[in-house]
Amino acid sequence: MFQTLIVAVLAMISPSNEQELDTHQRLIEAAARMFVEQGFGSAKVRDIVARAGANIAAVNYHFGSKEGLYAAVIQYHSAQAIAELSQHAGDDGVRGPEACLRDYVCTFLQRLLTDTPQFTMSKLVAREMVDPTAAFGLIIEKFIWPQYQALHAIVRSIVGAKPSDELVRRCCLSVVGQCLYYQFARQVVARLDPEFGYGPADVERLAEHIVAFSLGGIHQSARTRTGDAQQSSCGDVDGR
Amino acid sequence: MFQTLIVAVLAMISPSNEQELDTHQRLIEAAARMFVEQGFGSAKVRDIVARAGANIAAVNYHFGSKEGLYAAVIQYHSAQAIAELSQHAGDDGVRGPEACLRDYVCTFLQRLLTDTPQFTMSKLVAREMVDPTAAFGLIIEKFIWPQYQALHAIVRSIVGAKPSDELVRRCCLSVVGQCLYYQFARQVVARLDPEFGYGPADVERLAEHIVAFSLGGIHQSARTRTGDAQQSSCGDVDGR
Amino acid sequence: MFQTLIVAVLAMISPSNEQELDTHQRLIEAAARMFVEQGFGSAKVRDIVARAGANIAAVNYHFGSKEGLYAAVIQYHSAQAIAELSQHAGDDGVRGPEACLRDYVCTFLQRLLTDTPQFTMSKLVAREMVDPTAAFGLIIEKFIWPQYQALHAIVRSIVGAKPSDELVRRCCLSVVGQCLYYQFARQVVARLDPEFGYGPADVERLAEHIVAFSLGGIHQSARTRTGDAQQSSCGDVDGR
Amino acid sequence: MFQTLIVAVLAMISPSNEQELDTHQRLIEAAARMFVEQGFGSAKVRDIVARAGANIAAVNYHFGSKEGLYAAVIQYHSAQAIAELSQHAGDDGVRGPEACLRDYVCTFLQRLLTDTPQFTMSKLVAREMVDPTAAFGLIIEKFIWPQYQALHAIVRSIVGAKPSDELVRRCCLSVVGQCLYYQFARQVVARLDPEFGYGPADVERLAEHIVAFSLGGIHQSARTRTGDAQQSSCGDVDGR
DNA sequence: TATGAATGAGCCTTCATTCAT
DNA sequence: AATGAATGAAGGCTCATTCAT
Repeated sequence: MFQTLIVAVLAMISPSNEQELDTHQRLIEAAARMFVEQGFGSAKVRDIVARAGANIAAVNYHFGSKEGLYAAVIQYHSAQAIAELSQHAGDDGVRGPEACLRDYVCTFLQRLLTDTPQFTMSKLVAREMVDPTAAFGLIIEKFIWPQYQALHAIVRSIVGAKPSDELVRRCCLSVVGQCLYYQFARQVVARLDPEFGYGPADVERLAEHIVAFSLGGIHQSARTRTGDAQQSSCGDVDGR
Repeated sequence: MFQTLIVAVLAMISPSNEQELDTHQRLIEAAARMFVEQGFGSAKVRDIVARAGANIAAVNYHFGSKEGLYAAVIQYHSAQAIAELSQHAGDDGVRGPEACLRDYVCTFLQRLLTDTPQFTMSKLVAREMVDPTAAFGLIIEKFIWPQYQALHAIVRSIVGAKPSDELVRRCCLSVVGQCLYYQFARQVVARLDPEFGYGPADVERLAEHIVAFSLGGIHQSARTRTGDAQQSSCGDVDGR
Repeated sequence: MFQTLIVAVLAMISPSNEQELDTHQRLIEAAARMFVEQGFGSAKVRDIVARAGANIAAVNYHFGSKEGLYAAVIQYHSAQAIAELSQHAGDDGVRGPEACLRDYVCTFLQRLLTDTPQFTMSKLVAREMVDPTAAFGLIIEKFIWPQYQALHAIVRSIVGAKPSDELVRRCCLSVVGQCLYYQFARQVVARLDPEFGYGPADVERLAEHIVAFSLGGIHQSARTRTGDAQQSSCGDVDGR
Repeated sequence: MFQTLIVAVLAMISPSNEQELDTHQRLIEAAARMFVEQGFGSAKVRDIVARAGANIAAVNYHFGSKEGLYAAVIQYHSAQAIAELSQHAGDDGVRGPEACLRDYVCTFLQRLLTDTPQFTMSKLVAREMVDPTAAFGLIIEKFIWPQYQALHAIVRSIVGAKPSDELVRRCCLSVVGQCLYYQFARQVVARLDPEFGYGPADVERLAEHIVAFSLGGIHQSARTRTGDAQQSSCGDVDGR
């Protein structure tokens, strides 16, 4: 009890001093790193507890099972990431929606590509996408959906009054698709575009590109939507 | 490697002996399904050989190890996918570059989202991205790079003469990012956009959107590039 | 041991402090139920303390170890059962020895088959028989031997003066064997004789049977004993 | 395959040479010993495989799990015991039913108290009685019921025409109760009757006693049954 | 005195791989 | 060439016990 309090206080004073965190928290952080690096299946409890300086039985004691630990990691980092985002969620009002989009993309990319709770979450989400676990529903509700909603509002403003929902959805996914690709396909980007080094300057220029590209894309999509379906030009593929 | 070749040659020479020789091929196909469904780590060789109707020792006998089998799967399906793509590599010439982009995106998305060798490969690539193996370099060289090059040429044509390489690269990745998101994040899309059902009609309309969005984006990016860096508006993040 | 005594004395001195002191007793009772239901090995101290509303460390604190708790349970319930028996130890005197036997069997069976301290003990004894612990000697001395002695006296009276010890011992064990079978082999009885439901009426009729059967058996044995060994008819087994 | 055959033949030639049995059989026999000695829960698969000279994974390979091995042990020894019994099941006809009872008890006791498959089974059954597993139903059907039926027929003959079923059942259970007590309560017998040493001569005299006692008991019970319920003399216990 | 977090030995099981045939 | 029984390292989890407070 008392010790816990002291530890908590120390954690506030010197949050870099991980040594002083309690076992519960140390396990979550060590596990987060391991799950990000190796995935749920490949991460070994023995390695996690070693990294956390805890006993092999600590995982079951604190979280019931390896899966329970995973869920705790998801919940903790999800909450952290959302809390962090909400600080910068202050949007429109005076600024126009395009400035909001610029802000959204810049923040999103910076968080996504540097070592923050959101970075951790995105890595875990990437793993969930190819190997979904029971925690996937939780992730979408608590982590993905709020972010998507914010973007949706911005895009809706840009497109203008009474947009068909589908158009907005398509544009939102086009925006996030561009961003996430740089996170998800880091290794591929490194080969296809060796000059992109994921440094702060790189990320800044990337954000500029995605904003410009997306604004152009959104406006073009809205225009196309107005003029309605030109000609379907995909139907002839594969011989049908 | 070498043995595989021998087997393939023998298969051509004596097709009557198919039953035995097919074990090799049956293993590759069964393994491809299992690796796509469960990933390399979670797929069990017992399940693979059961699905292939082969003996438990067949994997090590034919491929040396589970990893050898995985490499064989990558190589086989990569070759299949490339062969299939080259059939539709119909490029410019008479058509304008924008029509080529339309064709590229349509074909890419259709292959990506339906059960073809490329679909198999994309699933495996998605797994490689979060859990790279020794086969990843091979995949990029043989599977990803050729497709990227084709797109690069198209985008280069659209942007116009002497484009800075970076602009083209950025635009290419923006295009593929949009496409791959629908493959990679199927489960998320299903929740964020429940009306999108991955049916042929859905895919066709999606392709239309991505083409329009991307053309708008490319042109806007090119324009922005010309007028050059307006103001950097991301640098103040984290400091306000 | 010593500490237990102190606690008991304190309980008498300051009954207001019962809540805390009762932990000791609550543990014994919870443990008795668990040991009866699941056996020493399968019963978990976590479950026992949970059932007793005590702390996980309480077992080791009060009894030194799980085994210490088990010994305490044996001792406590053994004393309880013996105390209870001595109330009905009403023996011969005016009544004849056959009436005493009837009384003994009736009481024995009723205690054995209903939820009394003796019932608890018998269940534990059954477990000790297949998995003896260090407490087994104690059980025989304190719990089994007194009861056996009482029966021995009765049977000795029935058989008559100067019986060979062996005859009496044989008959005693024949009597208790019949009784204990219904306790020990409850599950088997339930299948071989589904009409026997272990209700009060069933037990009463069972007692009648065992008394009649045993009296017939004792008299016959005594007669046979007098006429001495007829012919040995078992020796040829395995060789025919 | 071939080796298995050779081993099987060798097993017939020199059944004492356990070394030559195949792993499957060696595991069953080693497991039987361990389960008899320590019970299902306390027996460790590591010890079993060590005793069988097999690998730790052999249990799961051959029997799926520890429980599967247990079931195999039950089935094997149950079949062995029944097969052995059926050789001596040749009963009545010329001999009277009382001679049959004598034969039954002699055989039963000898098998029960010496190291035969039935001995093994009885030990396991004793454990099942205090700690039933899923195999208990199997045991009753395959092992206990056949033996009970044989005794039932004999007792029915002794009691005479049209006996109430209950009387026969009661007498049967009185007979087996006497016998099983010596097996089940070995340790108690050793203390209450130290002169009984479980040697062949002891067993022979015990059989004589149980036969005489039981015949006297059965006849007395039948007589009592005819004269019907004398007076219920148990109802006054415990104050009702 | 009493707590509950922490410990570590040990258990059953899984699984890719090997070996004798 | 192909089989399948056998291997052994390693993994997650259980549980009685201990220790600092």
